Amino acid sequence: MTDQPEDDVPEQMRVRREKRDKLLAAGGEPYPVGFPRTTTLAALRAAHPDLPVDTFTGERVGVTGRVMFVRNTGKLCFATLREGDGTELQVMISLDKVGEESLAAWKSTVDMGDHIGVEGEVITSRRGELSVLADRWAVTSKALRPLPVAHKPMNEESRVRQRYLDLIARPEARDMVRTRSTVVRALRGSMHRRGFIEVETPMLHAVQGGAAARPFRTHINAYDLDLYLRIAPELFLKRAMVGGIERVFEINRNFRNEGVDATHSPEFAMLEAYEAYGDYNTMATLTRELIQEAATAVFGSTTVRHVDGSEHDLGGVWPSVSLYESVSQAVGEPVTPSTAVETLRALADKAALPVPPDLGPGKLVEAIFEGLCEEGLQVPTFVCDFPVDTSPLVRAHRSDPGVVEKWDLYMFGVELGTGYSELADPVVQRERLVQQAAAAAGGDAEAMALDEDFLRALEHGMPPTGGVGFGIDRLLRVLTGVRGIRETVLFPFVKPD
RNA sequence: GGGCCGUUAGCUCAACGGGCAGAGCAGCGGACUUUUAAUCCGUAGGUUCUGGGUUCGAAUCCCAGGCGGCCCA
Repeated sequence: MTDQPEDDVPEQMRVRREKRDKLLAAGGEPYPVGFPRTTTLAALRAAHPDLPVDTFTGERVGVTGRVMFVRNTGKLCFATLREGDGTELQVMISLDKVGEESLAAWKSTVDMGDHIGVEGEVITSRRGELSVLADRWAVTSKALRPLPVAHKPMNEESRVRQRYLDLIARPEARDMVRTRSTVVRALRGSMHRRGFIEVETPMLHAVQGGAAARPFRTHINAYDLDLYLRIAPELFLKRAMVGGIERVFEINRNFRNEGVDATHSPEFAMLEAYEAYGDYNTMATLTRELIQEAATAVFGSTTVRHVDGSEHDLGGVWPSVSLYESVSQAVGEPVTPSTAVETLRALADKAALPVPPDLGPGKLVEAIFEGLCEEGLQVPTFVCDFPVDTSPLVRAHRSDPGVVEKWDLYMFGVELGTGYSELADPVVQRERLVQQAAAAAGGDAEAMALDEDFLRALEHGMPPTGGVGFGIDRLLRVLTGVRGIRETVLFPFVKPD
């Protein structure tokens, strides 16, 4: 694609290369070091909101932008420039201002997609369009490839593979970049205001742990040792808790070597936080406030506006429901942590839920929940108190036997995050990880390994701790209502051609 | 992992049962000093995703593969 022979490129690229050559031959520069820009298109528009038709302001400016639209007539040419924030402004090149040679050069070298700079007077056209009437113009970056058609959406694959074109073509794509930045900035601000310290923990892990997921494998040459890309930062953040960083958080990438679809990305950004003397109730409040503050940063209030035009108020306190009660209601009979695995399997079969044959009771209950209850959770809802055997890092419930103090947050049918009262007892933690290691040895690729260094840290005493983690990409998805997770990621992983 | 659908000009898409591969935009040449998806006249542009096969003849039918989407697991 990059090294096609000169005579084998499509006509439009050949023509544009010839125009580049022409600029050079005429002593010009197709890629100059800069241009004397005196203002931005946005500032210019703001300064002249409603000039009357055919006004000559006398104000001289230098403006720059990408050519999005060209209308050349015999002696007067129009072009619409666009700068990075999407603001557009018209420039006009007229024979009596720039002369015959410059006008001819404009027509024969400037294409849609080029970056140009224009110096001239701020005027309005006879149609009332705010414009810069050029005394001088220059190409500031010659585009060697044509832009896609502005009025037809590119197909989804091209939009992801060539996001730079998507950003040029679709305002929604540009907005998403800014919305994401606003959300991440709001999350950081909210955490800092509450006294949390941001840290960065390792991406390269020698031991798999912190979540139930298949890892990516890699290798360090210096030690000739196989490593994993992290699936979660949890075990390192807890080490930080042991060390006395009592309010700690990290916003960073996790990598999970699993299916890729509209809701799952192999690398995804996550906020994870731990608070000493917090528990899963305080972390639920924190999570709700973080999301409400992020929504307010984007939309000005807790009312979020989706791309389909619908509005949803995320304000106020969010409901909590019990996992076992939700499942009991859905299947029409009581289900508890002591319900036999055979009964659970029968219930799953009755509901026509296809489940793998070797699931334990905890995973069965969660599978029934995901099959029957998950989609109904449109309003933000904390689903509380999970089975022990699927939550090896969570402490037992303070009063209900058989469950742990864990919630999953659901919103618009999406599982957004999870919060725990963290397991601090190193003896129980060792038992749980030994069970995990046994499951791993038995073929469970998602099971955690026994992390001796983590257990050693716990044995030095971690304070009572609440923890939370939620996906940034998914949060963007529920805030904006876009279809897939790839829409929220600037450059999502795509399979090479 | 399985099923279905898609893949054609720079972009978005046509091409009825196997018979010369087209349009719009973009491009090129020309006209036009007030255009806003400008208009008008003229014109060029193809490894029909790749590799096999069937056929006098394949974008089209068959087989294998690539990439993508949707559904299921």
